[in-house]
Amino acid sequence: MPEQYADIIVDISHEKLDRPFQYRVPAALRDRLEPGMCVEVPFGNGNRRLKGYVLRVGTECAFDPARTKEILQIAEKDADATGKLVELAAWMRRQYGSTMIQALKTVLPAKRSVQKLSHKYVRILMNREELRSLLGESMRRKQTAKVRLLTALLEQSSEQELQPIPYAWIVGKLHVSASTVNSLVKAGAIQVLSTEEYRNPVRIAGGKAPERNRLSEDQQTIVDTVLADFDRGDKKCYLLHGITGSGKTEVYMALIEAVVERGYQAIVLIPEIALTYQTLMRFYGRFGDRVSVINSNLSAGEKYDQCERAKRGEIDVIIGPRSALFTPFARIGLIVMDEEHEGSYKSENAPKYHAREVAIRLAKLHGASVLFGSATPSLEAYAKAEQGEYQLFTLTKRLTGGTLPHVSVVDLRQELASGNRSIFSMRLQTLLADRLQKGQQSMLFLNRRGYAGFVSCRGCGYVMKCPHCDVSLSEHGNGRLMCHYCGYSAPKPKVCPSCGSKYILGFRAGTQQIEEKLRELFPTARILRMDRDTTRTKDSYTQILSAFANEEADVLIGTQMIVKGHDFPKVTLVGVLAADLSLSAGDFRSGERTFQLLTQAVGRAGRGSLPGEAVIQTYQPEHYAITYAAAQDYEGFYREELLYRELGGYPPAAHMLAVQVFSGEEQAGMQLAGRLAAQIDKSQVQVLGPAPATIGKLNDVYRTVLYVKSADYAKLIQVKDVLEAYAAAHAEEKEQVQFDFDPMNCI
DNA sequence: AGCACGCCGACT
DNA sequence: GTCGGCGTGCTC
Repeated sequence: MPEQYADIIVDISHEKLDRPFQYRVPAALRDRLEPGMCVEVPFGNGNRRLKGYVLRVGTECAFDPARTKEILQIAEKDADATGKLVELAAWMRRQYGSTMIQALKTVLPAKRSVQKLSHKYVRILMNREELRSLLGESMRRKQTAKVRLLTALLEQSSEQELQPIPYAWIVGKLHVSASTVNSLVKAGAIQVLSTEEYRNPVRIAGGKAPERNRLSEDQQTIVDTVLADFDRGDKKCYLLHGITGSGKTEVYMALIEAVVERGYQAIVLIPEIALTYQTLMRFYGRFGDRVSVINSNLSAGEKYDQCERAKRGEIDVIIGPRSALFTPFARIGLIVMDEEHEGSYKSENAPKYHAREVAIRLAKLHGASVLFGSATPSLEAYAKAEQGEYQLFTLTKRLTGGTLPHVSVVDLRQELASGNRSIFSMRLQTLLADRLQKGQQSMLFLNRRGYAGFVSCRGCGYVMKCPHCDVSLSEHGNGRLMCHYCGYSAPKPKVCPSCGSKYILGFRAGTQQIEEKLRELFPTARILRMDRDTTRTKDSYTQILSAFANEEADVLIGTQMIVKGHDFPKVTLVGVLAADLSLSAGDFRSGERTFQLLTQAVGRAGRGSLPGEAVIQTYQPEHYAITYAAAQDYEGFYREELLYRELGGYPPAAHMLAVQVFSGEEQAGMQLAGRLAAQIDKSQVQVLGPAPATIGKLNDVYRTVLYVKSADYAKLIQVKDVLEAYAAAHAEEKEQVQFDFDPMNCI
């Protein structure tokens, strides 16, 4: 029987040791060791006993086998935050497919060595006299390193205020090693300590009284129910389905406050884009400096600070995107996930986890409750609520008492037939003119997501679709149309198969063009545009939004960015210029995304006292995503969409696993994908492909994809395990295999 | 991070 | 010689 070896990470906290070490697996532990397990190993010359985590178990040994040591025993994972996070990482590795290192790197806070050292400071304990005598002695003994350090210390202490000296400065600039510093510590001259002060990413506009709106009866019922469960020790998952403006945030805050009062911590997840200054200030107003934020604008050092503060128990509430789940809290009581349906909760890098599932897992580890909230819940979440896995709450009234806007759907085919070739329908033009005349604001929303490649008929709006997959085909340079699910390919038709028109084109329109056309139509209107071009600089995003909020413009034109978060009470008209664009994105979630975007866009109108109105322009006015969005009927949409998912075997009716192969060579990648497909037991699951991914080549890396479907998630995990092992043994150096369970967009 | 090793000047 | 400070490099 061959010897077994395990890759073990001993101390993640130190950069020098942040790499695997190989140990022999003793006979007693043979085949019992799993990645993520905690073990005790002898380390270093003195063979000190250290705790380490198993990354991988195998039979080969890259290190000199004669010099490997043996694992001592399996150890208990620490019950602290780090121990739980490692356990979470092990679960994520298995659930989503990745190496243990990748999983640990996602879960454990990045320890930036430079930043870390700057937290350690040296304080002088002796007065100048004592220091000088010590310096004299060192000079006599020609202890040059000590002389350098003591001279610097004397200089420091001569200054007015006694500033602590950064440890990094001593080691770096002064060329004094740790052993020298330690000897001075032993002599009682100095003390090494870490700062208590941390960078706070947002300054609190001090002394504001905590704002606390009275909860409505509906809100209070939800809070009471959740708290009653919590106090009974019944930690559950809840889904709060509340229409736009129904006061979900108030519910979150009341619950967080109650949980914090009971001595627990809370995590609030928000989609990155929705983290507005307004939302933040509401949390600061309520929780003061016991709340902290993580977002992508924070430097590595600031992120590290937040983790340290969390570990020390200095904060109770953290707000941030999906990675905020990994805040090292010791006692999590509640995890809130706002805008639960948002795609940004799914990670793009291995392990490609969904924060919704990880939140539930983490809550289990801590014994915490989970609250999902959305105006348009994902099908996954709503289905779970229907099955009773989550408890469902609904909020159907707007807090302001305002009503939902009146929505009209405009058929762009008819507009074209009646001679209107403009981007704006007659109805939208009339309403825009009316709002401009009344001095009210309007928003124009261009749904651009996934427009690339989708091919439709200008005459009738017919979209070219795959005969096998019911997803739209996309155009390739060679004049062929292709399905990225199954690999079906056909030449681009000369005439529309539906109406015979010759105008078959990819749809293209940018926000810039819309702005130009609007200026032609309404030369006096004050127009703001928000898209990737106008939001290049760091705070141009906020600038544009606040300019619009201050009524410095009449119309705001934008992409998805403008439909999230912000409240503009003076907006009474919302126009969606081409609702179809996201419908034809070419994957099974396009209907859902369209419904969500339209519902949110429409919900922007009439949030103040004035009633709102919305216009949806489309080539497919009869499409259920559009009709249900216009009717603001979530339930109706859910029922119909679920039917399609059941028919196609898509989540949540079934589960699917995308196996992505990355390779430097097109042929090699396709061949590996083929061999992977051959490994799968097709009596257990359904296999589609392999086919080139939507983006078939990126940075000179070819991407091939394989879809595996099954109603049973566990079967997909089995497939993943088989393929993972196969890839580890057979894939070439430059080839990479990644797994994506229940993918958000099929790339 | 901790620890040993080896270099080098100082001193019984 | 040998003692002790000090930098360097390794840890499976």
